[in-house]
Amino acid sequence: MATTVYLFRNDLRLTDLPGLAAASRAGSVLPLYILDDAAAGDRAPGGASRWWLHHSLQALGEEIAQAGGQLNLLRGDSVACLRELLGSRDISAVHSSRAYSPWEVALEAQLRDTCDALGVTFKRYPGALLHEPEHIENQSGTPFKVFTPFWRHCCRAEAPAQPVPLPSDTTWAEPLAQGLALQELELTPTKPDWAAHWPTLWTPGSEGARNALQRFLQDRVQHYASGRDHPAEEATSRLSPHLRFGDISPRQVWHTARATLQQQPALEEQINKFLAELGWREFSYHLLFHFPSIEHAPFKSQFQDFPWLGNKTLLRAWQQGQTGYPVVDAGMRELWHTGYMHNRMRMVTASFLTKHLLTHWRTGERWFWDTLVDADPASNTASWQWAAGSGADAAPYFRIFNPVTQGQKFDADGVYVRRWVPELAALPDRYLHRPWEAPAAVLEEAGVSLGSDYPQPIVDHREAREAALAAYQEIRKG
DNA sequence: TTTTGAGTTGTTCGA
DNA sequence: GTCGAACAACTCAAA
Repeated sequence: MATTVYLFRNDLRLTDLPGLAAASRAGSVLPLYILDDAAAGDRAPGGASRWWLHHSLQALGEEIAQAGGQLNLLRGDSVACLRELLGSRDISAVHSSRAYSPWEVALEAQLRDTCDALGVTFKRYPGALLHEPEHIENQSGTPFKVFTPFWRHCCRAEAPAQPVPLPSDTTWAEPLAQGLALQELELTPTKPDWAAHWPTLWTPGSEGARNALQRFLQDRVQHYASGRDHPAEEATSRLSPHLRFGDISPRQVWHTARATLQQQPALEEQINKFLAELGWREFSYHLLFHFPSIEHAPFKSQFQDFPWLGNKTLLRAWQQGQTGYPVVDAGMRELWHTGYMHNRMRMVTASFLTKHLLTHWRTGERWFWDTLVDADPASNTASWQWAAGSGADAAPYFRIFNPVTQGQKFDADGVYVRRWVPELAALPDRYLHRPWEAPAAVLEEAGVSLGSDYPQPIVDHREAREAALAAYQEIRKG
């Protein structure tokens, strides 16, 4: 019987994998995941993502075990691992889902060459997108650079393929003798185990993903369009880490959401808004695929010469949630404690780092890369550039978020700030987002001593804003 | 080819 | 407190 290797990448699930279904139809399947940090370079998953990856692999392994097979794990150079495997077993083909970031594209070419040289078929199937990047282009035949026409075009294009199930009669190949135990990938933290409480927050894996989607579509979606902007509300899907590792595919999400819309037409505005967020993920991947340099270089080239400052003390205050601006600190602490930050807060904290602290967006991008469970090579890059003003379809640079106004608008009753900055919990709403303006008596009543219990603002908003606008003037002259 | 309309998410100022 | 205009000018996408 012919054996096909199914090489898992960012698709840690069993349904909606056309390459796996095809492998199953062709004979027995050898499911394989290779952790290859060297090939990924500085895009190897960060600490928080590794935690997710561990648990997602665990869930995938259990699913495969339930179906009678065993997930094989290897660690090291993908090409060497694959070459050894193809040399030691009778393998007719290698199947995989496509991946789109620069290092994954490069590695895929090497894997294909390796297979070709050994006379083994390498077959790649559509990956974690609704539409392949080559299929979406404007009338000039070039990639879109503005979101709205991009997404309009996607919505008019042929609908994404229906998810395919794994055939129930799948047979699994004999496991590899050299396969590793999950623990041997060393993906989870030990000393200290900062993620000890994360299983209460997250359920990685495809079952967790399906449950999150159901929970969202049954309840949260009803006030998604406005609720999604309020970090204290539970109005978002929290699907991002599941999508990052492919616990669920965007096609599954898209079709499930469309089915809900068919049953409940009144939800049109909410569901379309939700699908547009999938669209932003899609847009980020299209940008990264067509303009791979945006990983490191500004999309708008004039930002090459932007006079970033890069003050280490200010950066540390931002990372630790000690800037003296309550919403900023709440966001950064949520990130540190949960591996996640609400989208509105991501915008506020990214704006603060790049504009108030004049720190390079790459510095913030690296921090998010290490601390987010959903750190995604496309979304993280494109969104940081968007916030910094250097990205595609970015906010105009002069739009500088006022952290006080943002707090008053999106956390008016202070539930979010009080949750993450408990030392300010007793302050009245009126001063919660600007404690430095509270009268001494109010601070004393709330038990807050500014400068010891909670920092004074590390920069003055008005001064920082003017400095940012002045810095922007410098690159406009050139 | 030229023209035209439009572009995720905001802030500040002055009436 | 609320409202509208200005911010600064640019590039994209489509007609």
